[in-house]
Amino acid sequence: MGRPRTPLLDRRRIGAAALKLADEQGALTIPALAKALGVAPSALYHHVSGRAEIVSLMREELALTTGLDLDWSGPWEEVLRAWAHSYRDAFISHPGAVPLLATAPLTEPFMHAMYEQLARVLLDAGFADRDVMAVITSLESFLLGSALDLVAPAVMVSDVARETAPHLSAALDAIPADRGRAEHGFDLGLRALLTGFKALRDA
Amino acid sequence: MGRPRTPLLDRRRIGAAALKLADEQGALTIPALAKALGVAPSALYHHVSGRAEIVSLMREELALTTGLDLDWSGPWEEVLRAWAHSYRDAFISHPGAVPLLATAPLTEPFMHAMYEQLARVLLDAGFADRDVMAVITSLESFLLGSALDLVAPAVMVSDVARETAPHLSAALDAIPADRGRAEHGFDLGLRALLTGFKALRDA
DNA sequence: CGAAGAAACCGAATGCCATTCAGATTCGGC
DNA sequence: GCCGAATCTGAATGGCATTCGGTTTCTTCG
Repeated sequence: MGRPRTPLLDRRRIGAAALKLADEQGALTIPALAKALGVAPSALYHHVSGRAEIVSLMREELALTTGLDLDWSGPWEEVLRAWAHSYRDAFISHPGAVPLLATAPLTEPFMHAMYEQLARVLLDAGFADRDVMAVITSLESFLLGSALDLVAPAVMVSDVARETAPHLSAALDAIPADRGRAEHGFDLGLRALLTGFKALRDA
Repeated sequence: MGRPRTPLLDRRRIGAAALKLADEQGALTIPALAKALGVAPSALYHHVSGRAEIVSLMREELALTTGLDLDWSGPWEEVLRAWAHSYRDAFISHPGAVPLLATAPLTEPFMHAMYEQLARVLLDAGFADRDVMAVITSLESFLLGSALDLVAPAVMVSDVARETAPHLSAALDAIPADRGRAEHGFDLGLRALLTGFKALRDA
């Protein structure tokens, strides 16, 4: 015991381990995280102020390890579409962590660079100043909600009383049972949003 | 002690008290809920299986006490708009409970009647069978995400370095500081979605 | 070179929370 | 009128986040 010759922890390793743990276990506890890092729970508090800050580190880690390769040039629809997909891919890569990440949203400073790029693209594309944040916010809301939907148990045909809900049953019968459902909903919603944004700008 | 002459608890009262508590305190604990109900914590377990079921009861209570007066006739855009607003109003009425309600989504059976109405309206409006669930799901994702955005701390102009984020600063300057921001984003996003759905149907 | 203080860890302790269980009392059916 | 089921209390149990004192090692500065 005592101070180790070489440090066992730093904020980056804590964030990465927390993300991995939440992803695999679907939950994040300090004892489990400490164990995964080969360390006593109390050691973590020399690097972070508490659990909330660990979640923030997870979000940072997620931002650092995904979507670094976005191309911010090109037509605004393509930029927004690419951003949305990379955003969503990041959540898909860590489904167990989604409930944790989604509930205390993305106001960390390191998100500002991303918002700046989006704002620039939209302003260049001719959107009114007062609409830019609304476009970004509503798109982000859709992304956040889609991420939650991703990890939610789907409405199952078998759960629905066919005679009391004939239209719902028909709609459910018409889509693939398990996989592409969320995918289709996401693509369709994203396309609809972008189409609507365009109409808004031209009005 | 012993069995009371008249029952102190039932599932309805538990759900209502839990919703009120989470709303006021921003958190839900069994001891606090029991205290609000004038009862020992262990008494709750004779009516519900655990904390998760209490959250489910909260959702049910929310569904029962709001949005009963929806008019499912009329043009599909109006129906969807009215549904979206009532859905969102319900969340606005209970901001403290949003994180709790949003993370374990809405697959309870009592939601089926609502989905059935939506499915009927969309099918009648000429949407393809295979698109109906996608429309409902993506709209609901947007609603869920907007609810979370509602209770999230907003990006503040003051937090943004103006020289490194000029476009973002301009966009933030162009909207009201605190209040109508989420409102504007919601209205704009909803309009965009509906416009996009219409374009999709006609294609 | 040496000492003081800061940094990094461990182990024990605290207080809160969700959940369970045995015990007491009352209700409802037969 | 009796017996089982229902309803509540109070006392556990085990887990979690967090704090604190103690120990060792690193670093800085005289």
